[in-house]
Amino acid sequence: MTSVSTEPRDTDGPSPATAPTGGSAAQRERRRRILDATITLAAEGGFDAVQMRAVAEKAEVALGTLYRYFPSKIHLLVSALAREFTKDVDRSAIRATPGDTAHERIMYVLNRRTRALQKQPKLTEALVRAFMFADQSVTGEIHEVGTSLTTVIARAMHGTPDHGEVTEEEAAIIRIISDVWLSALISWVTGRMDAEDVEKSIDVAVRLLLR
Amino acid sequence: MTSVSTEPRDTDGPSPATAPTGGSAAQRERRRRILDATITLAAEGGFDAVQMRAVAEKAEVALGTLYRYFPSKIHLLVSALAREFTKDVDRSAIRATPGDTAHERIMYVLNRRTRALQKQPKLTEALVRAFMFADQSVTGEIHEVGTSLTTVIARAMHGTPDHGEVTEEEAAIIRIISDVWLSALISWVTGRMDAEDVEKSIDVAVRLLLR
DNA sequence: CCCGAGAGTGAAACACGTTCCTACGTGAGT
DNA sequence: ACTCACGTAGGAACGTGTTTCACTCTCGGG
Repeated sequence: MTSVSTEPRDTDGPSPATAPTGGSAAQRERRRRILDATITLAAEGGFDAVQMRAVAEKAEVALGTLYRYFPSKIHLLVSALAREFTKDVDRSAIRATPGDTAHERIMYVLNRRTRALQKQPKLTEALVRAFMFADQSVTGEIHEVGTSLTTVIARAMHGTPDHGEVTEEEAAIIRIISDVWLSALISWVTGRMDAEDVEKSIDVAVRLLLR
Repeated sequence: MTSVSTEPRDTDGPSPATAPTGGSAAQRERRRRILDATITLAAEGGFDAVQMRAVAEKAEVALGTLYRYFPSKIHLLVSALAREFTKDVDRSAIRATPGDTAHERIMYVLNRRTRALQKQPKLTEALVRAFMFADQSVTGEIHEVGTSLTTVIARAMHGTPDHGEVTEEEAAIIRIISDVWLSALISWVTGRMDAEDVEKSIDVAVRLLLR
């Protein structure tokens, strides 16, 4: 794979991919079909199975069109990840997180999410790989994912759906927890940790950080 | 890029790559030339510049030979990373780490290493990318890198070149620090953090963990 | 000295991400 | 209804990681 070019193509206007909500109805529909196809293929066969020709075919768009919407495979996968992740966050906003302490609540949300990911190992492998391989040109999508995760953890920390102010220190703690979670996920995806290890390593991190 | 096959090829015996020290003198020499070429190309042009044909040519071996030594580009780069990393660890064993507190000593070694990496951004990009993209078949090389890093941090924590026993909790803390460092490096490599952010985020993590 | 096996060579072929080009269709403005 | 711009279809072509294959070289045992 070659790295994604750092600058966007300037041969035409902003690509539809940069604005998930813009464009005509037909364009939003195409975008949805493409992301659906991506998720399906990734869930079946992981990163390698998400082949651009296969995605295009399954989504019933031309290869050129796929590239107009998403400038690279990495963009495509990270966008898919962002969409799924954001969905989850929206769902989690509905009700307060169970648990009596910040520790319990954080573990609850992270474990729930971890288990959801582990139920679809191939999909997770594809998404984590893409996330890891992303370069500067994917900053936007990555930031979206990061923000989602931060929001979820902040909510869990405070135990309320609408997290108010987050202190400097809390933000730092959340970042570290995110880092540990990501590292653990990588280790799991690459077969260097099992599911139990992932939960345990996050538990230890949260315990050490929240004391 | 396609993922590395999960199982090793069983058409012949163990490849020379698995045993950096084994083989004939000529084989060790070839291996060295290959890794040198890899480092040179990576330092000049990053991940994309490490092209298997180019490595083979610069190392003066045939492409098939290169693949006999390293079954994929990822193995090649991670092996190169492991070699460089191990070198550093050996150097750091020579003398005690300066600093009055564990915090200071840990920051000293990590910052020193961080700055060394930042002096060769292309090389670091190539190595970190490979590390992130590695799958199960590279477990051995990755473990080598992880062990090196753990050793260095453990030494710094205790302030002595020969770190004695490491408690359960210390090991957990070291793992978390490694995770944060890796995350920060990824963010730096992908342009989402600058050099200062990297040091700061590690500093915060060490402070929160060692209190 | 000769042999056979394993290692190395060199080149072709294949797979998949990415780019590019040409023709087609469709919808907004006239 | 006409037309022009633009997005899309369809597919060829290119680059690079990876595989394969037929050949050659080297070297240790007879």
